[in-house]
Amino acid sequence: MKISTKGRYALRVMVDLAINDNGNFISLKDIATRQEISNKYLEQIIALLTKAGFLETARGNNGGYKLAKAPNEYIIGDILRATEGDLTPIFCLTGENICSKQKNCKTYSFWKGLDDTINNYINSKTLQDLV
Amino acid sequence: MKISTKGRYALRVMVDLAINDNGNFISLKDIATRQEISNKYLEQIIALLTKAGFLETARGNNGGYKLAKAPNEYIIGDILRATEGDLTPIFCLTGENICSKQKNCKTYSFWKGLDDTINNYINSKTLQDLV
DNA sequence: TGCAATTCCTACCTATTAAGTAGTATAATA
DNA sequence: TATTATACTACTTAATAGGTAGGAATTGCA
Repeated sequence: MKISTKGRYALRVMVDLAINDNGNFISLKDIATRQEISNKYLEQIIALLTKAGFLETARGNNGGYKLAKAPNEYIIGDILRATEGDLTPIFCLTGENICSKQKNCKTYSFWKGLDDTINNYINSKTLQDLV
Repeated sequence: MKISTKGRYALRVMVDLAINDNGNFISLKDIATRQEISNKYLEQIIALLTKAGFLETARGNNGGYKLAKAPNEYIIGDILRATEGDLTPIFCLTGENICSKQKNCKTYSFWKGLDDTINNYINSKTLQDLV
């Protein structure tokens, strides 16, 4: 039950962009250097953040990335879900793959409670809380 | 960020033993049949529970397993830790592999908070709550 | 206009882990 | 001593994590 590098790095990238924001675009290379993450791997992670609409991007010379919104408008849960994918600790909570035994499953409500607990926490924090 | 089958099955086994407890030993085969888990795989999971001291066992004919304590004495967190291993969502929280950047890591306290939230939940429930 | 700096896109690779099988030794009991 | 069970150790297979690699498209600037 671990958060993968994608979610962890993504959070660090968002914090980095928040802290180093000076209005200009920041190149991936700069972020990668500061955060000690491989350029090529970071590309993939930042692509997820871009696709989620979290970043403004500029291609070409002097291009790069910057936050599309103010830090307090980013919910950490959203950042993690966009990069980690689904965060539920148990497959049967995802809606898909509904288990045939769910009706009389003695453990279901425990897992549901865990999922709720996790979501309450990660949805209660914003990027602003980290910077 | 998923709980593996080991933790999930282990919890189901413990619930099964609690519900079907009649004072006698219950064979692994019976549990496996009821829970629709392969005998051989269940052996490994039950071995973890046994090693953790959660079960009384009897070998040989009419042997099997039963709970060593009353259901309300089993903390779910303990059952999961014994079978899943470490439950912390981030490696740097485990104590080992301490990250060189930890001192000025902006994300550390967020992850620590998540870990605490999860532990508070799973340590607040006992097996009794599920049966 | 052409070069350098940059993002964007897709495919590929490798080590680890999850999940499960298999076989055999050991023990108890009827 | 045959049967029914747990205990132990090694092996197998498929999926996933965590990257690499190469090149196309875009933009600014000398």
